[in-house]
Amino acid sequence: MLGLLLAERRPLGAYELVERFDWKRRRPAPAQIYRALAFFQAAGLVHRIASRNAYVACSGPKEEHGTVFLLCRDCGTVAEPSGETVGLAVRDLAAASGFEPDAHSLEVTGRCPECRPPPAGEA
Amino acid sequence: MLGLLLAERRPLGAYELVERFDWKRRRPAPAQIYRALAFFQAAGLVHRIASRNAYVACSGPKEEHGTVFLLCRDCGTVAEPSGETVGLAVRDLAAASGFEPDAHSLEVTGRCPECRPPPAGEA
DNA sequence: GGGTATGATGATACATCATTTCATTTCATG
DNA sequence: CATGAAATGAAATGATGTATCATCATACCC
Repeated sequence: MLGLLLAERRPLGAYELVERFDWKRRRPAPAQIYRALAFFQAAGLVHRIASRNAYVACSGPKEEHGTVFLLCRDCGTVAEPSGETVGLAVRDLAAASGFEPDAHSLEVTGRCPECRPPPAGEA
Repeated sequence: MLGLLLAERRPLGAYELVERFDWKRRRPAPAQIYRALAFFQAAGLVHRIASRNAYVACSGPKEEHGTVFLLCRDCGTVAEPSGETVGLAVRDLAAASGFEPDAHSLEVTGRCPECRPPPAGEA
């Protein structure tokens, strides 16, 4: 149900979801939304973007305990790349310091390909 | 001034800082704390732990645009390891997807060496 | 079928985190 | 000393997240 709303390519705040959920003049209370989000997060279908207090649909529901997001500062879209490099880096770090990781979250801010300098002449 | 309070090894919420700052019966308003935090963050002396809405003193104020934290789920302490691996992984990811990064933040949750299973026989 | 325990759902209020706004102070300068 | 820019203090408000409790449905037992 919410999964549909989350097909937005950009993270939505919980209260934005409340507003968009205007079921026939009947809007849900925040708690409903948070319950739904918790459910989807548990199922690995939705992730929270901590730096923005917002939520996105997961692109490919894997059995991973780590997430990586590329957040565009201009258009606000979020991408979820798939490489393993970060997972490996985390394992290395952890091993080096004796830390036992169980989940990780990497948030990279910058500009997405769409928003990089216009296709005019630059080197 | 706040830097002293932040020598806590564990992230503190802004309102925790408000309370600890009980200067001779005179507690600062939240905005004061946030102003100070903003200042220290700009100076790279304090980082925000987004997943906890809390703040820590930076261990080694470098000129970096990336942070890595190891957050212990048991004792709540936070460590800030120094490797470059993560920075490299970010650059790779970014290059692969055409994204132009300007900052990143990695938060790893798990158990710190202190909190791992007691030193009894394991393997 | 009727009663009752259990868990989902809905709604209100509240707790927590952060910022806006505006008054007040400070202090350099004319 | 008057004046205005910038830092500081205080209050209110906004934004985000949770606890609590009522309601309702369903499953189970009698």
